[in-house]
Amino acid sequence: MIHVTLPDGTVNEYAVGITCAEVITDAIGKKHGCLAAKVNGAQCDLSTALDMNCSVEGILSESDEGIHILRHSAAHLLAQAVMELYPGALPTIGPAIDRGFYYDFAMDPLAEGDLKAIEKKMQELARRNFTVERVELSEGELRDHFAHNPYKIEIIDDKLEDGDGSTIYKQGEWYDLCLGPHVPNTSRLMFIKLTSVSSAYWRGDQEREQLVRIYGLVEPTKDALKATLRRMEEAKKRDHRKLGKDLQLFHIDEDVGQGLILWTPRGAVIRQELQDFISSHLRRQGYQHVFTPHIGKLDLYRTSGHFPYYQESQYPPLVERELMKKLADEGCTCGELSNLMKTGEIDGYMLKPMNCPHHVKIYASQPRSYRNLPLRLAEFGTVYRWEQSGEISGMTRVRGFTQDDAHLFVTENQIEAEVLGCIELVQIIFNVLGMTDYRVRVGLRDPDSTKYVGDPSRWEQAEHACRTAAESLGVEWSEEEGEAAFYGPKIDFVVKDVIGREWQLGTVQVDYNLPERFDLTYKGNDGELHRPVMIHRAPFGSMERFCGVLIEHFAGKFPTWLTPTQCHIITISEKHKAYAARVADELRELGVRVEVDDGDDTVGKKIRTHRKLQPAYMVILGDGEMEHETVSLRARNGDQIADISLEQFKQDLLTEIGEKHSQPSLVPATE
RNA sequence: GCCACUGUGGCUUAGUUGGUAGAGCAUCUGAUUCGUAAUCAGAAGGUCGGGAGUUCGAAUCUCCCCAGUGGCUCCA
Repeated sequence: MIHVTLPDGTVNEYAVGITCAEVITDAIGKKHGCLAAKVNGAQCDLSTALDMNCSVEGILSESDEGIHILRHSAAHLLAQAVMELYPGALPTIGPAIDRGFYYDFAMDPLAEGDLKAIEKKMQELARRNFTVERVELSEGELRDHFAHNPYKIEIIDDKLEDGDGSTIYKQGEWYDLCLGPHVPNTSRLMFIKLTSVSSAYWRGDQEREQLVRIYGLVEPTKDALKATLRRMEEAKKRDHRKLGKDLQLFHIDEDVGQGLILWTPRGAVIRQELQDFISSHLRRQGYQHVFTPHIGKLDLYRTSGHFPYYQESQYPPLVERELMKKLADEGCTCGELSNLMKTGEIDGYMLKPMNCPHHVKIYASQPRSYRNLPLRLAEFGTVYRWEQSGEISGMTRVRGFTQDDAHLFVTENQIEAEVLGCIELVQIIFNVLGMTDYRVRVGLRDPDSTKYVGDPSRWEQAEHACRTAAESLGVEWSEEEGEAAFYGPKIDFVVKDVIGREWQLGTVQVDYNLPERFDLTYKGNDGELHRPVMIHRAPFGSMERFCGVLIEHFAGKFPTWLTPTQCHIITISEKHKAYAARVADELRELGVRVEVDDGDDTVGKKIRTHRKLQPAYMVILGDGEMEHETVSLRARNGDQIADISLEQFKQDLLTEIGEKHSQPSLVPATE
């Protein structure tokens, strides 16, 4: 007999060999709804037999672990369905992911339209209610089972120690190499939806085979699936690419170029407000603004190491006119030109991929003493990178972008305080914008690798500084070994867009490399020359990406201080034109962004029109308002307040803008 | 860059088996002067993403580009 401890603490006695399913049924009844179980905290199938004293706990489909198992099992079902419909396909891997599951197949490309048939087949297989069975096999047996599938064999080669066996999961005729656990039978997988088909490289390696990847969703109930699909529809509506167009925030023109953002007047307001806001905090923190040009000599980037090592991600260099002409006359080919540049035989200019070399040169432009440090140079610097065409997307992945960049030149023992300062800035701004849903990655070195510059004890110190800083934020953060840049550890801020894709925004990076490459020095209090350390930091990454994320964060409903037009004045009839002009003037005098509609549409029509641009307030002016020098306000949600005095409104509005309230709040909510 | 899909006036879109484009909104012109999500009437606006080809004839079929969408790799 064995003793089994249940989650509520009770201990039951059972015969050896009893399964998890039986234990759970015994404890809470037949309709327990569990998908799998945990024995001593480790996940396993419901069919797992128990042979010693242990604790047992059921995993419900509603839990994070449960939904993960459901997704993983749905991936198997997908593979089973694809194999029935396309017998020549080879299944490779099919994991659960954050938002569902996918499975990669080596097969002829599928079209989106093929998904319906596969989905139908999956539902049919689910209904047939196959038992999902775990089978342990020896290495030899595994190799026999998957002899026809080189991908599975590769996994066996990589993941298994010589001589070790592993498990497969069978449902009907179909089986897959897998550790599990899985749902007990396929009837749990009725509520699925295949969402897209795309391609992926085997093991994410561009050099290797291209596979067909099918993405899908699964939920435990029909309602949950419906709700998820509805949520996805809702999310689409706040996509910054759609809102950017509706709200006239930015424009991308194919005649200008892929991934090049044109900030239209309304979007430019948002960017300018953000930059002003950031700048005010930079001044407070002792930063100094600088301006540097968009290009620099190739040699500069040879010294910094950007050229030719990152050549793939840069625009090709610009060559001086005379030189270009001479080379062309000599019959020089593009390939030869490129080689001459690489070897340094000829010079040219590069569109800057980063701001640091220019800032380094400002540092080096005069002798520095320890008394000058930390030197903090800030610039909203526009940089250009050659992103792969398939990667470019809206404002979040572009080829020209403006970083809220700064470089701090510090002494060794100033690192920690300065990194903390950078973090503080991020925190302030995220708080004001109400962005709480971000995570922090601390990239540390891989102690076994030799690719890093700088000596280990200094790394130790810098990594400690990064950890301390991340800790101080009070949000989710993770240490990621091997994710440091070769030149120093870093802290990255990551947010999700409405589709659930993660984007890196800000970054703080400690750098021992550039000061070395540019031979930067400062004179210490010992009279000797010392090497400063650099900190690169762009708390928001780029204005483009940050605004893109922000549009989605606010769903286009920006707080009053940020929204492109704060008040839209709407007249009831022609009689009120003059009063409208006066109100508009008085507000503009205070720096408020105002738009006036005194046209001859009906009031309803005007409201409908202006609603689309999401001003903080619509100011309605008619007889009553004109007579009493008041205004009536309409909020975005349709709530209204009538006849508040113009003076009062001006005052309240200025307070709301000045204090950067999170949302317009001058119209009290009517239930 | 690779795979799949998409591309019709500023926006949203109709266009059946190939017979040289329809609509709504926006715009402009009149009329209307109106109290909180579309007042009425009229006009103008498209080489159907670009180029080449098949055909008597192409928005519709073929090929090549360009751009967008969803992914793969990297990154702000």
